[in-house]
Amino acid sequence: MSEALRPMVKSRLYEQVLERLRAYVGEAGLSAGDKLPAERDLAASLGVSRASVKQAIVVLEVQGLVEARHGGGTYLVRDTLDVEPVEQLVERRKRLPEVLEAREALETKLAELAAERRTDAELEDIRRALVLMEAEIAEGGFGVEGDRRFHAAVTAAAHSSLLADFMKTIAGQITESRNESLRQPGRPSRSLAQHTAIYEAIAAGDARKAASAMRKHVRTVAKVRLLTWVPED
Amino acid sequence: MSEALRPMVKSRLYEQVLERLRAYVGEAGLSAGDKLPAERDLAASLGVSRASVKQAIVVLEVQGLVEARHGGGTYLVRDTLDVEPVEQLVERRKRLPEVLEAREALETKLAELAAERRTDAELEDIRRALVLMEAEIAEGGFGVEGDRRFHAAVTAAAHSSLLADFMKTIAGQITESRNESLRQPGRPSRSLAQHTAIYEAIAAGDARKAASAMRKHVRTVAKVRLLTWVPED
DNA sequence: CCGGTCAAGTGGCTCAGCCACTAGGCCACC
DNA sequence: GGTGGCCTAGTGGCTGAGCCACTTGACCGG
Repeated sequence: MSEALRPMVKSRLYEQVLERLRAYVGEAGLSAGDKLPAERDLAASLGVSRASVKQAIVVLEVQGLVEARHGGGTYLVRDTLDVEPVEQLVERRKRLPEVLEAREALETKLAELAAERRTDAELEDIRRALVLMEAEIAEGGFGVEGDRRFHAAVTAAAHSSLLADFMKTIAGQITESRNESLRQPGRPSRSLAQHTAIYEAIAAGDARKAASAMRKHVRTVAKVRLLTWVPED
Repeated sequence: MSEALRPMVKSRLYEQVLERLRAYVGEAGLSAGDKLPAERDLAASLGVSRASVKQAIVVLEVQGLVEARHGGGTYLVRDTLDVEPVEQLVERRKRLPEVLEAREALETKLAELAAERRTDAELEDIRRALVLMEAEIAEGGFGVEGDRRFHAAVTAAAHSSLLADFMKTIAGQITESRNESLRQPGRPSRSLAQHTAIYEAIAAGDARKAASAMRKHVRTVAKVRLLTWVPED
């Protein structure tokens, strides 16, 4: 079998940049939230044009591994730039019921505490998250970012660092369920309504109402995700 | 809740281009294998720079929806530019065992027929696929393209349009299993060895040996894949 | 302490252009 | 006849320079 004239395998430049970036994040020990070097610096270091670096970053962006803030730098979303293999994804889905049970327990209590302890500033944060979610949906989005901030704000308003820590350990998996759940047809707007109910209960300082509204919300998400086909509402 | 000063939601230009491209493919009724307009033309039509069009195309490229040939144009891989939702992906995995059974039945027979009927030119095609796969692996890749071409070449060499049609209907799902299977550690090189055995049997015109080598190969793939999949329900 | 201004840093996007590769047509030579 | 060389147009790959928009933080005056 002649080796010399074997078919060529070409590769795009941005793919090589991608490889280098992954390696860099690993070697430099970067983790979620850390800032990547500026595009111009990366281009200079790698000896390629900024356009090629840009293409690589766009890829990472659509894969949800990186977040580019206009004028503010590019930041890591996770601790690595590796895409999750389907095997792990499926594995994680099997653990999802547990995560959602835990989420229900935690967030219900968090909503209750938030209703009792929130300051006006924290209430405003929650409201702003709600408004953002509304804006996202109005523009045809899914309201993912607004959803995320809403729950983060409620967690902050509960003033329980221990519960907050627990939430942090399942945050990644909640993110996944959020992304997928909100893509269900009609989900975003109904989700927005549930969030509004939670907000109003917290604003009114009604702890019981806040807890039950949050429980209903989390259970809805769980139902949708598990494809158990129990119609909502 | 004041509507006017709600938080802004920004969007990247390439995302809008992406949207337009998806819409265009739908409206123009393009299907797999069709050629997209040239980047320059797209940029001019959409009124954006070529760099932005490029970023959108890169996204489609990494999502496997499009194939850009240097100097030769950009072509659709599927009939649509929509990415497959996770729900569908999981659903499809449930059907995978059946697909692999069908694949075993079909490909075993195809290998047998290929050993008996292949012309020298077709044998050469098979060999070239093997060499490509080897090259890909040597360069650190998974040999996905070589694998694909190998099976396509064997199918062609069998001279059975009916079996070929059957293969076509499960081609998409086989592609998925190939991509995932070949990412297992050590899989590419072992897969290459199995392919080589199949090739040699076909070259020698040994139908029984070709069939059994192919059966062994397909079963290996099935095992790898099924190990990671425990049905949830 | 508050608010405003300013400059540096950085991502978003464009423009113009060169290079490399593909595909198809043409033609001379065997 | 067809094989190989050659040319040309079309197209993707990549670069470099540059402008704009946004973020951030420092500084300053009230």
